[in-house]
Amino acid sequence: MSALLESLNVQQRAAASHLEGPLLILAGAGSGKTRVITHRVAWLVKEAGVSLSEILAVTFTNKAAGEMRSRVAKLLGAGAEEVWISTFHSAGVRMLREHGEAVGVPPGFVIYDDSDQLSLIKRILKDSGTDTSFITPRTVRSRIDYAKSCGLGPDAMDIDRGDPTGEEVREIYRRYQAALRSSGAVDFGDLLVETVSMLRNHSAVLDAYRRRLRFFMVDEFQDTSPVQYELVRLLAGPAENLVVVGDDDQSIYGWRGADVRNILSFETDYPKARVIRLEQNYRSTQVILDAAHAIIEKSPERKKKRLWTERRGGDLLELIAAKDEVEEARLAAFRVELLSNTVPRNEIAILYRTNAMSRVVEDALRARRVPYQVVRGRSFYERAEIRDLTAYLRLAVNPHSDADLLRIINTPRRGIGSRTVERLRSAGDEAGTSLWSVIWDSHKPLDLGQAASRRVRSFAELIRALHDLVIKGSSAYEVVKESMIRSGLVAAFESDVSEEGRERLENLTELLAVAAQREDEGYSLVDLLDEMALLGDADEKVEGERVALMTLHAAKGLEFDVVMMLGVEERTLPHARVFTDTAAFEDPEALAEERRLCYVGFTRARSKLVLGMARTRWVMGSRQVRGASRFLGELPAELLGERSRAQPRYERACGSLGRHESQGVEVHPSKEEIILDYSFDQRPEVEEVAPRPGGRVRHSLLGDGEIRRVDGFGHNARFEVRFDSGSVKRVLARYLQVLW
DNA sequence: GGTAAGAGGCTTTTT
DNA sequence: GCCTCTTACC
Repeated sequence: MSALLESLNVQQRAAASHLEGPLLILAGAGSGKTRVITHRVAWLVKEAGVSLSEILAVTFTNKAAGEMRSRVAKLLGAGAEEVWISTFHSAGVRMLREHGEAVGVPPGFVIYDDSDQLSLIKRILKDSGTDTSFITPRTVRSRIDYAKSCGLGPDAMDIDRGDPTGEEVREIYRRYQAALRSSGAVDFGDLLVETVSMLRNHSAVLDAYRRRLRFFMVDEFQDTSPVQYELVRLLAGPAENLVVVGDDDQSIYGWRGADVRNILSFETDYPKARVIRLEQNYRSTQVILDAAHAIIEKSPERKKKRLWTERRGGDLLELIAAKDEVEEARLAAFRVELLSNTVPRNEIAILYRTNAMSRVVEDALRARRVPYQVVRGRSFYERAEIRDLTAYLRLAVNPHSDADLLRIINTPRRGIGSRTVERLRSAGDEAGTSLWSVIWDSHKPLDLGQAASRRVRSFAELIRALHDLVIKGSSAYEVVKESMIRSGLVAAFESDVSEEGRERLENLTELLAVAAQREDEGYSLVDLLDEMALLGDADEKVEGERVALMTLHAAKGLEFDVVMMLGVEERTLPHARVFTDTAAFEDPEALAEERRLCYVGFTRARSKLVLGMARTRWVMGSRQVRGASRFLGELPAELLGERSRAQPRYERACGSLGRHESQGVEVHPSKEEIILDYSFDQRPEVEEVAPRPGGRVRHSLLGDGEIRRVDGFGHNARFEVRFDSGSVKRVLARYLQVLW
């Protein structure tokens, strides 16, 4: 057997050495699916004589793509970068940049993100005089996004019968799409829809890709949308060399148009498909898997499977039951501090349902001086000053981008006020052109006063100058630098002596540094802008010895020794959204997705899982009473640590007992439910294991011993231990198990 | 045309 | 509670 496959188990081996035809790999959490994909790439190249550039592997996040790239490189060495590994969206960008003109997408297109979408939709709603009490910009956006995730344009979009706003939304979608085109812009959805339509309607383009690419792999298949599925189906074509890897239990993006049915119907779409199940889990202890299984087995419509592990037993689950979210965060921070004596801090993650929940946790960690990092990749690029600078950069590439032009035409202040802007806009609407055409190309005199005309003219010349830099091929660094200075942004912040002004200036300089770095890596300005647009929330890497804070969604695909999941309450997890307005009815599909989200959270943990909950929680300006999550009630009691089990004396109440106040409404009154008594002792489950001189520890090779001294903390903490054998050694804490 | 204060909406999750 | 957008006033 090839040495490449030796390290794999039987199923993994079968999957990794699959050559041609469709294959569905049902890969449970922690079953080594990335390993399988990377080994298959290596196997195809080394053993099957496939050339590197014939392989396309699509992942969900840039981080996952990066991870895969580096692991493939390890297996294959030089040349590995020829394998095309990217996200669906990045693949779309690349294909559209190459051939998008066939479908009316110019090569210099800019990518509008969700807030650009929103402002565009707001403008359209305003211009069309739509009554926004029923049709809000956000609902329009989500309906457009949803239609696009199904690959549907305005004419084809589904409208529910009896939906009074449907036709209006369709018309807004139409205008929205027209506005994107006249701006030379695409949104995230277009990156997929336009790519598919390009491949479908231009056989020469499709054939070119099919000649070049022959083997396709899709990771996280359970989270692909119909349009994404269609994209790979088109590329794979009749050869059907398509391998998809997924886990229906981890489908958590239904709200974004992902369709679990993709995974359930793959076998129908490809009758010749082989199916391989990976059920051995290499990540978690049995205790954690048992807990996860207790949650997921109640999920409707799943492909039956049960993970198993060789890691028998393991620490029991801990429960932090707090009176409110502040106390929950404090206890969690305290627990993290204790744990970081024995676990490297970057092996601890705190997960929560919504981003808004991070704040209290951050406060608590800061109070204890525990280093942490909130994983929210986009936050830097969401800063106003960065968005402003980005708008200049995008205009330098494509001056027709109205959203960008409107954003900065008066930023920094240059005396072009709303009246002037409105006049320009109506001129643009009349001519059916971009604003840039109005202020630069049009030879008609503008209906503006003398002063306003002068200012607009000078603004147009500024943009033209930046655009010329791009045309004559200036480097990314240069365009960023010139944009910063000539736009007046730097001057505006320099004159602002406040702390905030200084910080904003620093952020701009930071972006300049990024540009310089990327330029060294061979990026053009367009590449840099693409990266900025496509960077995802989960893409940020946690650097150094820091506890990671992120949403459950962002944690998908990651693993940690210790996972603390906070807010395991009704209306937080499952989220209140699951319920209809009155909270009396719940949407079974939404509930099932929350269940899978809970499962994803649990299965991130290798060795220790801590659950947190608060009796009351501050939500959107009011304090709400919360009850323990139903998911908690589904856990077998023996999986909970003794103190967690005994202290919050939780009772299972069936039927009539199950009454719970929450926001003054009854929550799932007919269901089995836990009633928690919160008046218990708050000491954490295993407080006594906090290492201190005199305590006992165990080392896997040296045996048991007594701590004599503790030096440092966190990853580098060392204990001086006198082992029972008589020897005294200084040992890194992370190699020791603290007994008491 | 610019600024400051007030109103109103919002928080599910993200490429 | 916080952020964004609107409005009233300079």
